[in-house]
Amino acid sequence: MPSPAPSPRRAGRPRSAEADVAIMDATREALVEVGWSKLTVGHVAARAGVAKTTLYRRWANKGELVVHAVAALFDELELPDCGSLQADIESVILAFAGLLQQPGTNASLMAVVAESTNDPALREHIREAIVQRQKRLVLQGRQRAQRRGELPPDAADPEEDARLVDLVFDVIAGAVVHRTLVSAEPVDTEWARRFTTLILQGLPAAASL
Amino acid sequence: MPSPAPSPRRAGRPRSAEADVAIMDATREALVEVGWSKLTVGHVAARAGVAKTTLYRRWANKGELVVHAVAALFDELELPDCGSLQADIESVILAFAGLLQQPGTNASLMAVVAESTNDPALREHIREAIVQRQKRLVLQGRQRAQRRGELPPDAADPEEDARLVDLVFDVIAGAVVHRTLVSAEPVDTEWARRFTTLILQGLPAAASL
DNA sequence: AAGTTACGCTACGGTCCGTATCGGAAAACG
DNA sequence: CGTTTTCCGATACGGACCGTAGCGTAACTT
Repeated sequence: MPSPAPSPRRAGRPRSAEADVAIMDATREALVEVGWSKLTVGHVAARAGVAKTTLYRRWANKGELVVHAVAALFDELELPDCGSLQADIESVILAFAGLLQQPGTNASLMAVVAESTNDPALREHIREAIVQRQKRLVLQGRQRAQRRGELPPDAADPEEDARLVDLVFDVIAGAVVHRTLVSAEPVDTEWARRFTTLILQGLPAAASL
Repeated sequence: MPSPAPSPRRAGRPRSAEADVAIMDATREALVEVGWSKLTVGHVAARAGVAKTTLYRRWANKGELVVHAVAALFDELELPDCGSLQADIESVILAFAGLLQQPGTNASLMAVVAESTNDPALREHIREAIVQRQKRLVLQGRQRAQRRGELPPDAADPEEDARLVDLVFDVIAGAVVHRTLVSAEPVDTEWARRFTTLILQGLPAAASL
């Protein structure tokens, strides 16, 4: 996903692939160092060793640039089979939190989401590039749990089914993000364990832990 | 909470209370109309019928200004006694979601949070003005549920207790925010019911709903 | 070789931020 | 009442940044 490719094969000088990666790297580095609000396109271009105009040929504005740079980070998430649904969930919670706790990621994600609240196109882009892609983790974990008999099989109505998956995704991702970015408290193993218990057995069980 | 008051009682002309409310109102109106990223301090001042310098005497920058304007919105949240813990939670979920779905609120909240990720002072301010204040809702609902026998009494260890309250707060607030702002799906009564079931009885119960 | 496209560079208009400065107005103080 | 202190509106300003335009040059296609 380098940039809005002009066309598979056209005449003339092609876009520099080196410039693509240099810009992405520079964007991520700059996000870590100065954060979104103080990140300037000129600064990124200079750090990438590239003219500002080269950058604007690829992305229309600061927002687009950062979305592309951030989205790729989330594809690293994996869901190893830990043997039980409880362990699987705890593991993905910690992995996700680890990603968010990297200094640049959280700022970028929030900034991009904030930007999207008044930009429908950007919002749709986020949905495709981040949200929709990461639901694979929920589906995968659920499939395993069903094989183990920890969860009932899929409901007859596929829409009903999708609603449940969406709910679980929003609950897990939302709680981790909220704790990390809003409450600004760490996501440690104890929190993950308690949260997972809440999800699987409900509040009373989590209360008497 | 008008502005960083200079001091309880000092000599000289006091700050204009009218200017305070005019600025806050103008800020909220502007947020609804143009969103965070296109909101300018000059515009707000003009709309409030106030000099830009008057505004800068109260708030150091755009971020501070918006935080104060947004924080007040969350104080409207109440927790009516609906007779059961399930009903209480559903009601607060819907109320919170209703707040977030107002056009300006979501953009503002996200923007402010994004800003805070690289500004410790602002982050602390958010913690005090929004996060900490709204935990009263969790405490209140819990107290009622304990009286009804729906939840066990407070744990012996008060820190243990606080961790549970924090968890519940992050889960509820986080899921609602995530669904509204990231997934961009509506929070309707059915979602609230299912989510509440998940919280109270765990995932298997919510799956077979 | 001709044509097309990307590149770096430089320059620019425009917008906004946040500060400084000023005369005047409003309240507290003696 | 006058003095002092502080706030107010107005205006001007330096500085930063955005996003675009124009140019000569480099790279690639046909």
